[in-house]
Amino acid sequence: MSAITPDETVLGLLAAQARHGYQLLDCFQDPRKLGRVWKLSTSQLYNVLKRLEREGAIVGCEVASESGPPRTEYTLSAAGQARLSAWLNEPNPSSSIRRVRVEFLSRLFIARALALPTSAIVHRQREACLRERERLAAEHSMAQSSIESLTLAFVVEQLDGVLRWLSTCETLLASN
Amino acid sequence: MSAITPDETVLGLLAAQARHGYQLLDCFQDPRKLGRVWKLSTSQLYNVLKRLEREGAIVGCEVASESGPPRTEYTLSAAGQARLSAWLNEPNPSSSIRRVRVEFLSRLFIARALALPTSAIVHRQREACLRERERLAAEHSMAQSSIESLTLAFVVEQLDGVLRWLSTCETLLASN
DNA sequence: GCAAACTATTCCATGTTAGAATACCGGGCG
DNA sequence: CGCCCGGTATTCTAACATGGAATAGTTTGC
Repeated sequence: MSAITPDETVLGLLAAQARHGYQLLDCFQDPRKLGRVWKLSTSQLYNVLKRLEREGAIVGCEVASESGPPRTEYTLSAAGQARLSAWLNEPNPSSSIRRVRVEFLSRLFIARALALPTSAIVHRQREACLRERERLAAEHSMAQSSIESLTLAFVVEQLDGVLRWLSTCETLLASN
Repeated sequence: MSAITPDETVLGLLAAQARHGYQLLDCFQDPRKLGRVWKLSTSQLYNVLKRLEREGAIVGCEVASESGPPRTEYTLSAAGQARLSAWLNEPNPSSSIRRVRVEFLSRLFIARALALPTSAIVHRQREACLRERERLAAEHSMAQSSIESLTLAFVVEQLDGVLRWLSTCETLLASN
């Protein structure tokens, strides 16, 4: 699991409610939902569904619709449930800037959609970012060229921003 | 030119000095050079060279080596020169976080390698980031859901970090 | 009853990617 | 002298991602 894919996020959406591709696509395009977080094309989303089904995390079932063409409605399997909760409880989330922006926000969104507590998720993310910040600050102090130094300073600065932002997350989620 | 590729950076390296693929690869892997900025595999780099040659920006010339297999040494064409300087003087550089981290740092590295002034480059990047920050802050104030609001707050926070970091860039480059 | 718009999914050509495979050379070693 | 090894330099391959067009069914407006 190296690349950054919406797979687990799809599992989360399906855990909240069985859906078909087109509905999921809407979640990923509506800016009030995940549209600001992910930017998925049609084929990408249907690719994810195909992959998840192949891996046995979800089960598709062709259903006739009263209004429109037939659709394939997907449901979580037990394996999918397990994978989803492993993802939500990830002890050491990635602290790459992009991943925080995408994965962490997705986790938060899914946890809230499932009415699960979010404080542990935020806390683990904060810890991971703090560790990474320290690691990079140490590397920064040993940089051997100005470009290396500037690059590391950039990432440290970004992580400081993330940490500050995580604080506002905590505040907002506490006052809910 | 939508995706984020090292094409222009390669042009810059070749402008400083004619090189073959393996040497370029070294620049992109040595952490004291561009190794912290880009993470390129062999085939990626050779793909870039093939593309640039197909587009007429560079010219390859097979050379026998005294120590090792023959190599293809690349030189900038006039078109390549033009493209490079358009890239260096880009009036409205992207302010996506990832692009700043990668493209802007590459511009800086190349400008310094070519002994060109850097202050205009930094200034244009700062202006672009400021504009984008204001645009996103305005969108943030109109967010219609908590996830949308958090996402926009994240990016605004990151851009604030970028702006602070650009200041330290200016200081460091001035004291040179 | 026909066109247009919406719902839903698949297909296709192109490009990207990691990593294996190839190939060439000089030097050390038995 | 023959051979293998490690560094140099590039190409190949198979798998996967991507955007956008194509398909196809259904309702709605006129």
